[in-house]
Amino acid sequence: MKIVYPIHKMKRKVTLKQIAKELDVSISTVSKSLKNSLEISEDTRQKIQAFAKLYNYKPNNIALSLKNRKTKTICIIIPEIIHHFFATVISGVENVANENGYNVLVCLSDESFDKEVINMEMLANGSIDGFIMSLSKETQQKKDFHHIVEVINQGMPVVMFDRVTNDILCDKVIIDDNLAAFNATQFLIDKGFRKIALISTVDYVSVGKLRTQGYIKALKNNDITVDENLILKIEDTENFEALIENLLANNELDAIFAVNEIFAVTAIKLARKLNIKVPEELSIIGFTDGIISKYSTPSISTVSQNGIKMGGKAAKMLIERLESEDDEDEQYSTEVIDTELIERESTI
Amino acid sequence: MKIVYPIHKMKRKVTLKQIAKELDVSISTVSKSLKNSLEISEDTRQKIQAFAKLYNYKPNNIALSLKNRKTKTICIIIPEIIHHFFATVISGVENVANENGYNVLVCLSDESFDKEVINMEMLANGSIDGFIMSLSKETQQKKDFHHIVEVINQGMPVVMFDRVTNDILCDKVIIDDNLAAFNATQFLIDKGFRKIALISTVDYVSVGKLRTQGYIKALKNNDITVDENLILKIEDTENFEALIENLLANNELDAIFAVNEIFAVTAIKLARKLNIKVPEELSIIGFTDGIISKYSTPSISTVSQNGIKMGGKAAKMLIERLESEDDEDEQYSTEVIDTELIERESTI
DNA sequence: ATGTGCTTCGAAAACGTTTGCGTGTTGAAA
DNA sequence: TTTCAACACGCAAACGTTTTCGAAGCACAT
Repeated sequence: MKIVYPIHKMKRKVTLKQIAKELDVSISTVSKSLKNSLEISEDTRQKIQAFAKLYNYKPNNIALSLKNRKTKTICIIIPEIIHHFFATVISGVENVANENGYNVLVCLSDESFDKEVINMEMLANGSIDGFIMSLSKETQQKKDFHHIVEVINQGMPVVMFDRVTNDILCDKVIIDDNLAAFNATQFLIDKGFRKIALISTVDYVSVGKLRTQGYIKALKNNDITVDENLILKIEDTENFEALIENLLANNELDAIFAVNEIFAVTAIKLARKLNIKVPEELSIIGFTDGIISKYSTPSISTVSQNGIKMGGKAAKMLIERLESEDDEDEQYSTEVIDTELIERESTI
Repeated sequence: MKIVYPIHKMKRKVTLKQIAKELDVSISTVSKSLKNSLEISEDTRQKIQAFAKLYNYKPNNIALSLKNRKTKTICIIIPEIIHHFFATVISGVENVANENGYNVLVCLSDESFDKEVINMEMLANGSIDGFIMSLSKETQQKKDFHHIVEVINQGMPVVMFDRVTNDILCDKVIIDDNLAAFNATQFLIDKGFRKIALISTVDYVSVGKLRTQGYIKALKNNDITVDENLILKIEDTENFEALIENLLANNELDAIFAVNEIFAVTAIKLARKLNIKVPEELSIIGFTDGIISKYSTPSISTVSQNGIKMGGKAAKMLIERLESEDDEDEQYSTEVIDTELIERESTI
């Protein structure tokens, strides 16, 4: 094992003060020189700049943050990072944040209300300039948003995405879950299917509820009676495989609309187990264009929810608000990101 | 749309100075009172604490960071966040970071050397206390690590994980890629297979190279001649499907060892296309226990690489180094995280 | 009257910047 | 020789903390 780089003796970061002392000038002279201020003579400027370059001077970000009262850091709070969708959102946020010179602090609420609160209170004290967040399940269930309100009232901008709430006034970026579900269901109906099941989440998850509404609306629009037996509302913690297997075994379904990838791919797997051919005998549509949908066999038709776009838009909105001089324009807006129905192999 | 929370008039964050002025005492008295210093009389202490609570005083983190010369923030730099493995690592880092009162800044290098350098230089100026990182492909290819060396020489600890290099002396946490690949290959050999293909990445990706070595070693150990035609080294950018299809069509393979999930699942998909039954006619083992392996049909046997554990360990090492008083113990260590062969449906 | 000790508080430095303003030194114009 | 820009630089405040040290006030013993 060869060591290419020997350990030099540590040279700690050099400060303005040290440069000033070394060159026997004042701190302000150094600072101004490095900013190419005309106040300072050509000579000293060059001398100081050369010295600073030699010692690889870089201004201390924390000191700058304190002085400017802005950190150039935004925080994104998400329920879980291992969900592909949230990972793509982070990716989108990172992109536009970096383009604008911002860094991104990532906090995971783990679907827990308390962690969400702690994170926000912790960071709202100068650490960051603003929040981008998607509500945890528990928060949506409790409907307790005081921590968010407090932060907003302190003058710190918040942008919510995906899992949002009407109870809070702020910028938001969402997809039209209701419409997307409606379209997906209508797509299945147009294929001639009438016995269409829904695999959804419990209602307190905002997007689950909205997607359920879209599904029902599409059925009603086409005079198909809504059969409660065909609607599964699944809690994350439970063993949902049995529920889905029951659904498949006890009903001669034409199609399934699942509100996420996991439910969709599980449905496919169980259909195979029950010798139901997908898509020949059963069509399946999922939600969220994740990695599973793409690589599953058959690959899964799905409602694509562009996380990168969503994150990018959220970051853009936040940064614009941060950098708008007159912060008194309390015109909050809600951006709707387009969804798209991607047809793959799981539908006829 | 009902608005539950009216917009109160903004009450900006209150500072020690404001409290001091309001109560007509000095700043230091306020500070000490809030820290329950015995220097201050019971009376004033209570009065000040009550006032501070009323106005919801919280110390400004940036000011504290400046004073203490530590930010309680660590940065993790990864090539891509949409890779499930890296997402799980972040998750692990977050866990132990939070437990220890640290926040996590996430930076994406996008496999680009330049972005890696920019990120590090940007943040090494006081913004954070230390780095956890996995090298970008480009960095591994160029073998240029000056940015990392510089940071380390400034006295900022760095912990590398997964994609590491021997050219840098620092704490590391890895899996034994060579051994894991050896074991996976041996597992296939033990099943009686002899015609075993390898789908790997190009050699400059450190883990790809190591896994290839493990594969070869296992073959040689069992007196199986290494057939270069059975070894695919794939660049990320190219269209690898054709390559894999060729491999399958032109060789009567017994088994495949793929160094990641995507390659494994693609192999399965193409085998199905060519009417090769998995696992009856062809066994497949992947690497990285991601979401694809679990939900694919057939589900994929794989070498599990515990990202959460890896991230947790890396964070632990970093924080311990940060908080060890005597920072002169230059004893760097390399932790090896256990891997595990998870048998699923893609192997007989 | 002086010294000692305790309680209670404030001044100031420090962390590393930026920047408005003051000041001292030039040189040239009056 | 005086006067006054123009130039070059330093002082000090400010951002919000923490903490050391000194000081004021008072009670008590000498």
